[in-house]
Amino acid sequence: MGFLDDRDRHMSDDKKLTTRAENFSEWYNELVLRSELADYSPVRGCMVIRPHGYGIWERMQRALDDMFKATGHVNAYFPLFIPESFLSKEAEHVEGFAPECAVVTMGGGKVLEERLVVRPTSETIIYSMFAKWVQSYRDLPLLYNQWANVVRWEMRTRLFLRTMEFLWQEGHTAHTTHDEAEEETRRMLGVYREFMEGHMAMPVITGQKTDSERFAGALRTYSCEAMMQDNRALQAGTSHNLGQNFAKAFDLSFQNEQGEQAFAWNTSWGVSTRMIGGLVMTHGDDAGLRLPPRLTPIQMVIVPIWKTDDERDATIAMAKRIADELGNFKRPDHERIRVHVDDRQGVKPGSKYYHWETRGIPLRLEIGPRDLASSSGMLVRRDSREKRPIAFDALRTELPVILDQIQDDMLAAARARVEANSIRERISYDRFKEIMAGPGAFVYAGWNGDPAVEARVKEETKATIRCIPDPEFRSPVPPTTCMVTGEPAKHEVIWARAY
RNA sequence: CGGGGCGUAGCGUAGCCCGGUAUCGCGCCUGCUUUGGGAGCAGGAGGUCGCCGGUUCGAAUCCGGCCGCCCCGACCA
Repeated sequence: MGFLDDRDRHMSDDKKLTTRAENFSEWYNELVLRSELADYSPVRGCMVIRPHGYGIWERMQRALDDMFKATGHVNAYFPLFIPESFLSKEAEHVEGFAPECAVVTMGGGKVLEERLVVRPTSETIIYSMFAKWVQSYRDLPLLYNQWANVVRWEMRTRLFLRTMEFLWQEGHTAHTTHDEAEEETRRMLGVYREFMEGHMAMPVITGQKTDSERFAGALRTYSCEAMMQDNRALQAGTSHNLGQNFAKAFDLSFQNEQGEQAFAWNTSWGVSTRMIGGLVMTHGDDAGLRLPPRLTPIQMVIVPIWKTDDERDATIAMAKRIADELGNFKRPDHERIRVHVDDRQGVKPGSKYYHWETRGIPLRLEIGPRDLASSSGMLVRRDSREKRPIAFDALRTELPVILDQIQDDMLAAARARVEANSIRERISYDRFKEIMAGPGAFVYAGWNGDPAVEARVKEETKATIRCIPDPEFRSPVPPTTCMVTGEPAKHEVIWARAY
């Protein structure tokens, strides 16, 4: 393998990351391990999320949970185990999920009378409970969310992107009408987009999935699709209008204003720790991770520099004073900044720089004896590498501005990359094949609506229709013909190879 | 599950073809000197060579079987 031959040069120098250009997938794996986001576990296909990675997840949870609450949702928790019979109650659902379910057959040393499925998703058990709690239209809507782990028996796994167990949130709602459920489905898709762009600085395209990519048991599935730096698509979040399929399967019905019995309309929507993989592949560079200020567990690291013992004591003391002041949660009069002081002794400053750059910390403040004398430090941005002096007095007011600027710049840079690797002009199917075999892209093209065409393209190029994009993402001049068959186009769609 | 690759110290590896009790780098520990971009010197700890069996006076090395992991496919948030 060429890439490995190339790596041989670095065999004794494990300080260098494999570059993205050399081998993107190797770069990703190394980066996740080296930046201490996660590690492989003793169980095949499962991962350990380490504190740095879990810290990002906690910040994701906090932001999303606030958004869910702000849109009227409440949290609850449903069991990990689901009676096997529940899965079978919705035909399409069981067909979609049964092959990837882990099933408990024994408990307390005895064979179970009814086997228990470890949830791959919780529609069945949640709607069975909703059915108990809903009698009247006055009981609706139910707007629930749960933070949980789920298990899917995957053939091939990758850290964060596809593991057998993963952490996620799943929203489950019940409504009186189709339109209200549809509105909820779209609203939550919008919440996801807002989170991904606003917090992750990861631009996404929203749109509807084709039937072949629709959630098993849903009427319609919508998704947020992000483009990674290898030009492949990552489905970062989904929102489903489930129609009445589960309501009928679990007898989730109510009496409406007219006194008639009616089935409820459900939605479900979820995002997972997979987003952390998306974060890595959106912003990481050959030096390591780059984390957006809103999600990074540490926003600024202070590296004290000294020669003598006196200087060591003085710079560390100053560093800690600054960290305390900026990070003090008892001071509501200013925005709290998450600061870490790297006062490790016996580790040289340069080594500390690499350490924190690998881990993606957005800002570094260097404080040495010269800086102490001038009451200022050197501030370095991880995203742009820009370096400039800053007065200690100015930190409190300037840092929030700089952090916001970094957040904005990261989104803008990612947007520019996505646009640069999107193809909106009409291309031939032959050209399309070349692109998918080569650099890859998001290709906007006409599609005749035939699933057979979709299957054929997947077979021939491994590319799939990521979505039928929402209006704001469509091309100014819509395609009129199908890229593959030349027949009249039914939709403009986005083709790409996906994770 | 199909194809490819790999299992030797915490990590990365040499040795294997051609059998004689394991090499080097990183990391770790101790001491001294160091600290504005990955520190230096000295000393030290750490090994069922993936597992089981076979051949042999002797196996990391040869033979058979098994297990695990990674990569590429099929499947998928």
